[in-house]
Amino acid sequence: MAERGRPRNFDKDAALARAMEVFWLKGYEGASMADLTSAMGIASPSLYAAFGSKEDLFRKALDYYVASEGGLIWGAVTETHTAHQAVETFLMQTARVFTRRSRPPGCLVVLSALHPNEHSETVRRELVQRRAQAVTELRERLRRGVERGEISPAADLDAIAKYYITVQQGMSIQARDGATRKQLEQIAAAALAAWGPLTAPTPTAH
Amino acid sequence: MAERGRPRNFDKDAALARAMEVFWLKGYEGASMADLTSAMGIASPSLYAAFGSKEDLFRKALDYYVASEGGLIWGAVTETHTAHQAVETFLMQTARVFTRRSRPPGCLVVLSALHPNEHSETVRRELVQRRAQAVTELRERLRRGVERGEISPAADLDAIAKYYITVQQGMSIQARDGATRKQLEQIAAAALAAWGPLTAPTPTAH
DNA sequence: CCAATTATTTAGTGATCGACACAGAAATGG
DNA sequence: CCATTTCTGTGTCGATCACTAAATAATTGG
Repeated sequence: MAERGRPRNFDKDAALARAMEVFWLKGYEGASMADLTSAMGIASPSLYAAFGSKEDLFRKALDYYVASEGGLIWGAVTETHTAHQAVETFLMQTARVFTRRSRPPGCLVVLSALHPNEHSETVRRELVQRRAQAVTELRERLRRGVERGEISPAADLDAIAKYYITVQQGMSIQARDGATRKQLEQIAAAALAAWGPLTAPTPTAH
Repeated sequence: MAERGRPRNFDKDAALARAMEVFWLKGYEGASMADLTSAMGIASPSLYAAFGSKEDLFRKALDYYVASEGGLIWGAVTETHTAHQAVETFLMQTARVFTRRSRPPGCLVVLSALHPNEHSETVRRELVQRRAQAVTELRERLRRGVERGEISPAADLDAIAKYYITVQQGMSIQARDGATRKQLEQIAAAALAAWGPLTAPTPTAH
């Protein structure tokens, strides 16, 4: 049973992947419909018929990004045994994923819409929420480290999670500025040097 | 001796300060001429006569920002005695300056132009350069810490400087997402927890 | 074959972008 | 007073923005 009517003559998933790359590179506002249709190889009426609107397309591209690119980082994190390994993997995978050739540097979730704007405010809020979700996921991973006796119960898990997410977000800027994978790994290693003091029974020495 | 011709009807410095706030909040591309003229209280021909073009205006606003807002951070840093105090002051002043009421959150230098774009490419490159300059300045401050015997000669000063600048850049994102001053200070404190391991004679334990 | 349905193509829509032409207003120099 | 200079207000330029109406093409159901 094929669909009724004229069949679409482009691959919807492939077009979405192209759109994701354009948003990733240029940001939500910075990606024009001309940029998108050109990269996707279709005319704008086809885009609107298939995806709804620019904002709808972005949200689908965002889901696609979180599933594919985000999965590369968080998938590896879930395979770790200790909380320390989880954070180390999180930052090292970040260094790798943020610096792949022929992929835009940095993170789409972090970079796509940082400024308040009438036309992109709902998109911006969605991204703020996704960034907060990353903190929650990392904090949950740390909590299991406390249960295993790996992290001091006195440790401020929310602060630690926010700290490492903040480092990752800074790495997006660094990647955009042309940092190499090795440089990002050095930054990650420096951030990991705080692990001992942060998770030890006596958390911070003033 | 007053100037020849009709005198300017507005305060140029005050208008520049308004323009800086608009660019700071909305970014370079996101700040429209309508936004700027409205905030500056002048019509566009007056803006072009006084400042040249949108890009010229941005560069003047950028200089103004670095001198005023940047001075709040780096001025305090230069008054410190130890390298550790310098980095601590750098991050704590950042937490304060990024979260002042009725000022846009985060840093203009970090947030204004992150995406490549035909119309803003020269501005973007200027900002990349300024961010690299921050690394250089911090690294230079660390170097004096080595001379004082405060930091191990084996420490990788460039990596340490890049690390703390990266944390500050991540704090710009966090500030944009609504982080409070206290939350940014907790992030700063967590980042400072790495200081001991990073600067001790045995820098990183693998 | 025909009707119904869906997609693509062509050619635009009004709105907004940064920038400016032009004329009038407000000052100085003589 | 007049000429010169500089700034301001009105209006608008061509380009680009996201988006779409209308006609045509390609498929299925009967």
